[in-house]
Amino acid sequence: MQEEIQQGRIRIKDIAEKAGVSVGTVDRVLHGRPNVSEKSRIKVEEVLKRIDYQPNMYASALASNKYYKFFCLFPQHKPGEYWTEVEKGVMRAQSKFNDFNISVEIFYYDPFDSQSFLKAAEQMQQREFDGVIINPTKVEVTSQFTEQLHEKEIPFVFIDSNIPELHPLSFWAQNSQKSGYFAARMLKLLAPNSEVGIFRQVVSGHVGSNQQLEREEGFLQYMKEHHKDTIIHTLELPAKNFGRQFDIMDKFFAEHKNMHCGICFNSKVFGIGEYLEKRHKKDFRLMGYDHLERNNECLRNGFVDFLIAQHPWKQGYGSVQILIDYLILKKEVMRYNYVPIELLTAENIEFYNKTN
Amino acid sequence: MQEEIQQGRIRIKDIAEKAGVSVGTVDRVLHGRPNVSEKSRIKVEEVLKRIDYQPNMYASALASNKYYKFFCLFPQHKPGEYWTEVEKGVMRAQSKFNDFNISVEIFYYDPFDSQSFLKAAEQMQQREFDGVIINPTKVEVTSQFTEQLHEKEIPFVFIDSNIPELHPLSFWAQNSQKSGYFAARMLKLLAPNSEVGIFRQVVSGHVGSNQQLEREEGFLQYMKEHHKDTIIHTLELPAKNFGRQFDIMDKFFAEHKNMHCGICFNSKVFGIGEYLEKRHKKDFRLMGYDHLERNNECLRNGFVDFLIAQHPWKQGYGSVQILIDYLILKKEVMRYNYVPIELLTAENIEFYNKTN
DNA sequence: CTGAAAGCGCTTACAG
DNA sequence: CTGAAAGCGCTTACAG
Repeated sequence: MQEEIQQGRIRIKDIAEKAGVSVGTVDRVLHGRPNVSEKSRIKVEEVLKRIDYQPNMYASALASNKYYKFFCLFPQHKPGEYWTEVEKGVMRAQSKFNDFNISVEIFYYDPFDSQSFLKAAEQMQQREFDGVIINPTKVEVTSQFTEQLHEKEIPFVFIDSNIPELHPLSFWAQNSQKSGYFAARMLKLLAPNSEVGIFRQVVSGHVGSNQQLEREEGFLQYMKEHHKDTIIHTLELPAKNFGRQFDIMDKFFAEHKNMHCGICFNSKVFGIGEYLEKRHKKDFRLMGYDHLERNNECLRNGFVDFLIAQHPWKQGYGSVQILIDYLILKKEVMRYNYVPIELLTAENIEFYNKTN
Repeated sequence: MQEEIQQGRIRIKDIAEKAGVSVGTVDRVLHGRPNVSEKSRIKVEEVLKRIDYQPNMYASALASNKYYKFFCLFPQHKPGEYWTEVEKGVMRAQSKFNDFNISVEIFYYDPFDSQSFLKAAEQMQQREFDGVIINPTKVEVTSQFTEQLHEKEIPFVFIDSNIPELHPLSFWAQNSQKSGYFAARMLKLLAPNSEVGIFRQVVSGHVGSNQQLEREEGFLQYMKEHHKDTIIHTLELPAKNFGRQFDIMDKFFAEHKNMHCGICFNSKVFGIGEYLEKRHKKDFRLMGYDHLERNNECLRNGFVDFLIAQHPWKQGYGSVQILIDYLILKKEVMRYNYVPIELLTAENIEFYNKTN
């Protein structure tokens, strides 16, 4: 087909004709720009009321000929780790929306050094930018940056976790508490009568991330509600060499002979899985988080039973999209964006859509 | 920021200058149109080799001023049933890509009357269209339509299930066999030592859809591989009044006292769940398919334990996107698009993303 | 306050 | 075979 018909689509020109004004005036009314007489405004608004005008956003972007710069502030990480996928999502969005003349630049901070976050924020502020995607660190630290952003009226999106009281434009994350709750249900199915081990990743003595804490909280709540009598043991493992201290783990397992299942509330579960494999320990049901190559390998080998995915790619892509919708397309944006709590097993993992 | 900088973006005009020809000639080379001298072609190609030209597809769509019509051929259904979500995805894509001047129109066939499929196909062929999204019925029937499409070189996408030998441009579906396999693993977790009931939906004596058959096949394969001794009972229930024949079900349950779990390989599991609720039968673990309001209700009440989702919205949206990518954006399209095999439980269902 | 004109990057008749 | 010109729907100086 592909005819030259305008298929009933309404253009600014049509509105202008109906209202008896020029396209310039219609444009001014449409965008609330100044210099329109009351009379003209009313004429145009009358027409707009009668018709369903859908602006052609691409024509608009083309004509306005603007250039948008987005910054990201993410934790430092090694290739192949969780944040790699977030970045892939961000970069995909950049190229997908390339025709809107956007570009994205990523800054990093050291998650174990709060000064580092502010230093990176400082650097960003030397430059001009139109929006930011932030993985928040502690509230007190994060707020110092976000307050400045609010002052400058630069929108920001939180990613991976949320701090509602800092009023981001929006956020993309998983509900950690509910995720832990769900995890508990699943672990109970795997090993209904067993004592439970929790493998914590700690940095200088305490759990580093809010996510880990909240997931554990949800997990314990499920146990309290449904399995009060389940005995739970906790092992704290330092972040460095996580899962490599076989002696500590040997001791932990030796001390708890009735513990046949466990969970690790972060993406490093492969550390435990690989330990189990080395020890040929097949009588232990293990759960963890995130679709990472080393985790998937454990899943396929049967040394991890379930993983919970949290769609990092989608979080990255979605965050860029939020900024575009808000700044360029002037659309309402969703303030809360939760990714699904998705169970991955050896049987379904091949169909997990990383990129959606 | 929003400067007027052209941020290094290469335009046709730039290529034309570098090659010493006009933009018209560059356009001809870029699209393999006729009327370019060997000499000009080479000059342009030289330039193209050196640079990474990314055409602005929106400018292109705007200028070409074409109109595309897509048809869908879906089974008839009632509001709120599975296909409603597919349609929502399709309609969302239509409005999202409105600026490309596309429109979508849905035709229906009666899935229990194969003549009906061809009649609808006939109707479509009276009109002009640029692409089709088809939910295939039996091969012999579907092929009659798709052969004509191949002749006319009109691309078509299969949705919900695939028939590879008819060579669709692409398809969107869940892998039914693997999905059944996964379901078996999950059902075994719910009730490790129980006999199993399969609730089939039959139309005049046999299972209507390929999907049901393939899921059951995958399910049985898992049982064969991992739980040879599990006893399986099958109950055939007519499609009309599915799950309403309480007497038949009473008899089935009475006959199999050791059957404490079961599965229904289609979206009508609420029929069984609601029966269990009426009978206050809490000692039966039930699984089924699809995120439908009545199924979700059963899940929340505990009369269905697990649902498997198959992202109908995404299938609909994705199918339209495939046609756009192929016809308008001239991109490579994925030939195989499997949706994830996603487990829904009372604990995670609120985060299931219908629209992604 | 208003409209005509130029331009965004691309495509498409059209004249030569 | 080639280039200049007009146009897609919109925005933005600019002249009045």
